[in-house]
Amino acid sequence: MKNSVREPRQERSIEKKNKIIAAGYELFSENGYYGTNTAEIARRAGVSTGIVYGYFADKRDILVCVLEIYINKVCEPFFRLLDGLRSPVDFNAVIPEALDLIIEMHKSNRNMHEALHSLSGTDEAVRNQFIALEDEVTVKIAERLSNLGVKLDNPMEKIHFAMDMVQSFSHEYIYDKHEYINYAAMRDIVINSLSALFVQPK
Amino acid sequence: MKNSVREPRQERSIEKKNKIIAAGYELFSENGYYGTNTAEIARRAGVSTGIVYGYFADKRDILVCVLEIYINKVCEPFFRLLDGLRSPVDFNAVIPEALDLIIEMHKSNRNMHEALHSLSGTDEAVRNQFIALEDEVTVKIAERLSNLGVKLDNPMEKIHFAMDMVQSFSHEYIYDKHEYINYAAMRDIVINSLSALFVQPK
Amino acid sequence: MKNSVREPRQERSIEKKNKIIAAGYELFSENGYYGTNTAEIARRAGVSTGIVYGYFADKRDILVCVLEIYINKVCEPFFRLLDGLRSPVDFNAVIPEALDLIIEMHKSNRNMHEALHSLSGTDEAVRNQFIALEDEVTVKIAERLSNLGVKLDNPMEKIHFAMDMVQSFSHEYIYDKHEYINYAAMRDIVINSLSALFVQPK
Amino acid sequence: MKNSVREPRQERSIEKKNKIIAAGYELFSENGYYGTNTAEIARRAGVSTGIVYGYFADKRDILVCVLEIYINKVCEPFFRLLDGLRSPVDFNAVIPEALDLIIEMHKSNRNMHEALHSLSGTDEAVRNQFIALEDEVTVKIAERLSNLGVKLDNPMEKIHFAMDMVQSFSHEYIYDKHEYINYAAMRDIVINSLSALFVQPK
DNA sequence: CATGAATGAGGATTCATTCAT
DNA sequence: AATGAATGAATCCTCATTCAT
Repeated sequence: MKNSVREPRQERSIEKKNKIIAAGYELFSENGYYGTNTAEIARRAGVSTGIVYGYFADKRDILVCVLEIYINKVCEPFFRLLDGLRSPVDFNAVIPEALDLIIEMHKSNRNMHEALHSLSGTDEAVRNQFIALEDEVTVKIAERLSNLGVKLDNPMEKIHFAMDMVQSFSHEYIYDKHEYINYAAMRDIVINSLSALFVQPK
Repeated sequence: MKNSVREPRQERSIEKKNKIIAAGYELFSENGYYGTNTAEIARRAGVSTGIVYGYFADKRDILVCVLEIYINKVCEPFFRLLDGLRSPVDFNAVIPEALDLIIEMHKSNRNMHEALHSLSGTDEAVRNQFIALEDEVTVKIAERLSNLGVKLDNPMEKIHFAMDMVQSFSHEYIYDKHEYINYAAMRDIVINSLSALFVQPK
Repeated sequence: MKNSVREPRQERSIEKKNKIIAAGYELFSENGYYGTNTAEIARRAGVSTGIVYGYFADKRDILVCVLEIYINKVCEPFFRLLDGLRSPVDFNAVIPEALDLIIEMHKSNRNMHEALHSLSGTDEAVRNQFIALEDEVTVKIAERLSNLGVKLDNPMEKIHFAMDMVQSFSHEYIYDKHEYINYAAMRDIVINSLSALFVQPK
Repeated sequence: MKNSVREPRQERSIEKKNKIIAAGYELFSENGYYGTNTAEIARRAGVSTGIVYGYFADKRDILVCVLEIYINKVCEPFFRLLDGLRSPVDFNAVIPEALDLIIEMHKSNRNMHEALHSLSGTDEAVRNQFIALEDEVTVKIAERLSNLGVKLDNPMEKIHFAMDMVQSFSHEYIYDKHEYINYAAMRDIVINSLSALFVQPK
């Protein structure tokens, strides 16, 4: 049996592990997974190459940890919004608010989101982490709405697809790739589509 | 001075180049860009490693060509559908048809789509190609609808966002990652959302 | 200035040093010298990696100490047998007894013997230790036989070669590598050869 | 499937493979397996590090090939001696001849023999190769003697043990480790022991 | 004395690219 | 135009050893 990865208990160690994660985050974001080497991560973190393998099993493990940390960080504001909802839910107010929140989240973690997506194509573990995140968010929203008395046909499907819409639009909005697109107008269209999913016509 | 990449004129050369592209397509799809090496591509194409560099500047160039070819191949059925539309457009019939068509397209090129997406995160050229494709499709749809007498507010935005929806759903449908999702029900939801974008309420 | 290796005087220290030697013995036996790392030795010994260098100059030094201890341990039964001999020596009884004893010794230290042999090829110090051991045993046997009144031509040469025979056979017997060999029959052959060396024909 | 190891057909390639094997032989002999690195082997062979992996699967594979080549080379003179035997076999002449031959063989491949022995302790493949060699030699001798009309009880056991004796003595003789040993006298003792195995007393 | 985190040189292996034939 | 052998820089990871606490 080989050395297992150190699970740091002491303050200084945790700090060091976090430094490596932060360095990994930055570099994976800047140059992608394959464009980053472990020596670079170590240097940026201000540690030796060896100690990186004291905290992480291998390079991929750094990525997985980076993702875990940043996914949580990124989702937290949205979960707080969910928790703040009171019955009856005013979708016309909440939807734009949620949309803007998520755009903001993506904006501030733009590159990481890319790296994540990029890796989930080839790495089983990363993909599973990504799927687990989606599941968690979907279930959380469904429960919350249910608790708030919102009755929907096919709630899981609607929520999931709504998330897809939001993701897509965030992406479009952030990268702002197409000059012929009026993103403000697009935002209204998205909000309408989302509303149509959740707001029952009288 | 560096030879520029050979632009093959002769039959045999073109055929060889196509073989390399086909091999590249297969292998990038199966193992991703970084999981594929040029020797493997050459072997699968039945050519020598050296000659690969007679047709392509470098490994990335193979990818770019692979994408070009396959993107066109993948879009062709959809463009044919567009061309077949006659006025007045029956969106209630066309939207499901188009949706299924695109799902089919993605399904049969599932891995390539992944590879493309994966690379577009880190590779400028790939990303630009991807954007150009989106532009082309968007413009084509907009022109076609306009010619068919369909009047829309913010057509570019709606079309673009519709494409996002379709992409998202195709993705969901093909990867079938979440067991709690009823994809048939989701499909109906998507069709409704799409219809709402294009069909004017009376 | 470099601290020389600590020569532990206190009980606890000696105990700790022995634990390290014991761990080293086990691990070198199981995985060989190059398949064992110092961290593993320390862990198995229940001490910190650092303190290993308080007791030993380096990894090789652990091996040397391991060998010293275990060589003595391994030879002790044979030396007792020697001490128990009484004049006149009944070689026909003693030779099989000694042979079986040595086989048993090798059997219970099989892997260590391998490690030792393995290292003696590349490590000067280990080789010298090995040679010194052979010398010691040879001389001891020669003296003992002389004291018991056994007169031999070329005693050193005979004793040494007898030891080689015994070693070879032990090796064969323990590893039991060749299915076509009847080791019981071989044992008789060995005993005959040994007897011929020491028993004078009338 | 990854590139398999190149099996060179062309003159130049075979020559290069042999150069690597020769370099490996030298370096493994000089510094042992773990004291030799692949870059060094490549340098001594006058090739690049990369091409080493074109001819060999990994470092261990170099060793295995080195052993194969040198074992054959080393055994060839002895096999020729065997082939030259004519009935009736004059063991009193043949045994010293064979002994001296084998000593010579070991002498000229002294270090390699060490490396081989050293590795056979920890490496399964090397050990198996070693065992296979012993089997081959034993069987060859047994067949030859049988064909020459030599009848022996337990021939396999005697032959095998005789080989052990010869090996042991060669070892002793070559390394000449013990100053108190008269190796000429020892040689006579060995020859006597061997004769006793094969020559039937009248 | 003791700890175990930290160091960083070293080493096996890969692979995009070149080049002699 | 074509081959495929050859290159060698680059990379991940290990581990003997040191050192701050």
